[in-house]
Amino acid sequence: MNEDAILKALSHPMRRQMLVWLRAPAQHFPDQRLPHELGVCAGQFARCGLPQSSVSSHLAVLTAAGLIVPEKIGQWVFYKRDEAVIARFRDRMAEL
Amino acid sequence: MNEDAILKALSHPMRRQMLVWLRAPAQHFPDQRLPHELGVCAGQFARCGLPQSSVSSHLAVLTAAGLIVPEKIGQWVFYKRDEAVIARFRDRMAEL
DNA sequence: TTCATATATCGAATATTCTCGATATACGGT
DNA sequence: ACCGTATATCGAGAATATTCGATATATGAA
Repeated sequence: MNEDAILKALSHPMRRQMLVWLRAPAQHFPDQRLPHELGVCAGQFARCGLPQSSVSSHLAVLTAAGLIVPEKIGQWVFYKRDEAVIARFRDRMAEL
Repeated sequence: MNEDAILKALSHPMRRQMLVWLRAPAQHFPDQRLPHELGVCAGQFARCGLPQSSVSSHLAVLTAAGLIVPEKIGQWVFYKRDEAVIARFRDRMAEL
């Protein structure tokens, strides 16, 4: 668990928004055809209005911090929160 | 409580270090003459090795985020954690 | 293989943050 | 008033982050 990478990832509002959206995929990504149990398809984040390359970059930062986990399925990449990492980070914040 | 300012403030390792030091002033600043109940004198942070202007700048960022509170006493400025703000921030992190 | 779609990476411009010396301001003591 | 100490602010350079168009890579379908 890289505390520094996590806090830097969280220091951008859009990345926090993405994490919050991923808490309730069915609620925030009703357009997604494939089951939300797989995670949220990268393309779904187009809803935030940023160009595709920016979305991909933000997802990469969240992934590098370990906050989300990508899973490649066919031509898509599905992202899920890593609740274990997030929980450990919260515990660490208690020491601040 | 400005979540954005807080996370940006916490995204720098030295500022997190300072916050942790402020949790136990007597333990981390044994050199301070005046009572630790007043808080920690700005000059005490020279122990981190950064030049005075950098220390002052970091303290200003933490203050602007509301994480610490300055109190001017004579020619000195004493800093204390604002535990209420920090607690509210932790609660907010639970929603991430 | 060729085409269309999904995602990642590159590269350059811009913006933000960090650092640190120099200087300014504020206060107390003499 | 002057001097010394404590802290803040300024300003410029360096480092890092963000943005976004263009391009590359990967996959599936025809």
